[in-house]
Amino acid sequence: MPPPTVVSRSFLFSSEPAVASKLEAFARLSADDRAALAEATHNFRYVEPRRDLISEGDKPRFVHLVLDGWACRYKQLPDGKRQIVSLFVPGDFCDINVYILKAMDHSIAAITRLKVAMITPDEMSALTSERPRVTQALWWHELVTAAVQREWTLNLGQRSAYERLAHLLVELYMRLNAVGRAQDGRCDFPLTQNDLADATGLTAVHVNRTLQELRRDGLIELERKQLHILDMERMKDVSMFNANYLHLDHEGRHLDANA
Amino acid sequence: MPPPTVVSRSFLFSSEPAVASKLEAFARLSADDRAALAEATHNFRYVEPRRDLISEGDKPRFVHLVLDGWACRYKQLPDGKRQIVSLFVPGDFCDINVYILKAMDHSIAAITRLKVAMITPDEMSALTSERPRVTQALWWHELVTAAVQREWTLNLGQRSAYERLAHLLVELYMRLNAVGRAQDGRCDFPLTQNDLADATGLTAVHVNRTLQELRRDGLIELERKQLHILDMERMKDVSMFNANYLHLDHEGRHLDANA
DNA sequence: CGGGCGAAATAACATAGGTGAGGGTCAAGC
DNA sequence: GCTTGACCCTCACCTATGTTATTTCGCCCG
Repeated sequence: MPPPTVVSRSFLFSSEPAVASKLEAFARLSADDRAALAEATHNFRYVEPRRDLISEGDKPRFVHLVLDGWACRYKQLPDGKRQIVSLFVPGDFCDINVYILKAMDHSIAAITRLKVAMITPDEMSALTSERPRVTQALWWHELVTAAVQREWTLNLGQRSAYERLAHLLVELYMRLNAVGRAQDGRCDFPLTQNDLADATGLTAVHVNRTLQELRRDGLIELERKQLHILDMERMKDVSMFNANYLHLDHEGRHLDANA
Repeated sequence: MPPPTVVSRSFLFSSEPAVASKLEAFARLSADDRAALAEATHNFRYVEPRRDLISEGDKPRFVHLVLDGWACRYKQLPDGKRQIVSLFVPGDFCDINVYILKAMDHSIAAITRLKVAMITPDEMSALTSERPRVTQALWWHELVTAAVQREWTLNLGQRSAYERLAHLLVELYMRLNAVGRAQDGRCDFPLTQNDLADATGLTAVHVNRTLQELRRDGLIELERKQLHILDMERMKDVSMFNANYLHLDHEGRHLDANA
């Protein structure tokens, strides 16, 4: 008998499949489960930065799954204002059932160069009909996505610019950590200050001011698309961050001690 | 053969079961489908205004379905600030799969006196395993709920107070109209200015100012918990309202011409 | 029918964050 | 080695919205 495959989680920016990694935050998956996921994930493409994967008005045909890189959902107003309503990092699905809708009510765009799986409705239902644990995990994923969206609503409605940015940075760090792409307070961070502005409902000027403040207060370093959270405890404090909405507390899941 | 049952939709504030009505915005349901829904909806209770149905930290045990009255989801920050992150009107489900989570990350409270069905996980899976159209419709419901949450994110992030309030009023009118509880620009509107403040991320004072402005501009009347939208077209215009996110355009659905 | 109370309305003043414009840096491409 | 274009950073000024406080309204209840 060959020794069991050990999947390492210990390297920063690991290239381990993020999907399985993310779903395992909720449920232990069997080798077969993982294989089925890998199978469904077979068909992928690359999207260049700032390009739409799918645009408002399009008929959705696939479930998308981010394999590598970052993407965002955004909505645009007739007066030109744009809001990034969510961010996708590796391991994130974009709406497990979208294809039952007639038309997209928002667009999804790549932020970095993006590797994204395209799963057909048929493949999805094959997956869910045969693999109950995966199905459960997918539901969990949807619930967490909804919870994140609610937290963003809270973030925009009630937190100051300073708190809001801090909160976003912590959230992204935690989500990356959960898929093995962040550690020791450090992670890739490809968002420009403009993106941050669109995500937080602030102006780029004010995002700049506020990042300076976070730096001055010794909370973060952020340059060259690298984020370093220097003091996680204080960051959580000032942003009133409560990780409960990420629902990561499952089945002996071990998180970065620093997270 | 008996004549087909005709369900009237034509009365304002009709007491027709809102559930079926809402789900039929997406799919035609058979008599059996409706019966199964009625069955699952059997077990209900009343909740007094301002009371929590379920609180942050609780283990969710039921799927809730609003049969009558209004409710809201809210999140509270340690500094006391409170954000209403969504509103429920008759026919709305509160998270079809919540019970797979360990703990609620937010609370749900009654706004008016509330009649709410409590559906057990078992009843849910009975429903979904036997009634594919209902299952589809429930998925659609979840997708719409997510879309509404995104629109709120956009609303808070990019619209001015004036636009934001106008948008919220139009949205609620449309949603009520879709379940037969609004017509000719009129509907019940039990939210206080404080509730509106918590939902829009504004202060009560500014909500008051802004409502005055909407009145002065001849767009709405609002008193005694009754809303009258006087000029729907202009309201949609000023709030940049695009109904696409409600995904109501299905299978010959007929909407209030005024909506 | 009068007291009490939640909600709505106003007012005077304060500030977080927006606006518009300009300059600096760095890497990519010719 | 120059141009171009993202991106980041700063400044001076402005305004939408927040704050605190007081008054008024409408309604329930004894």
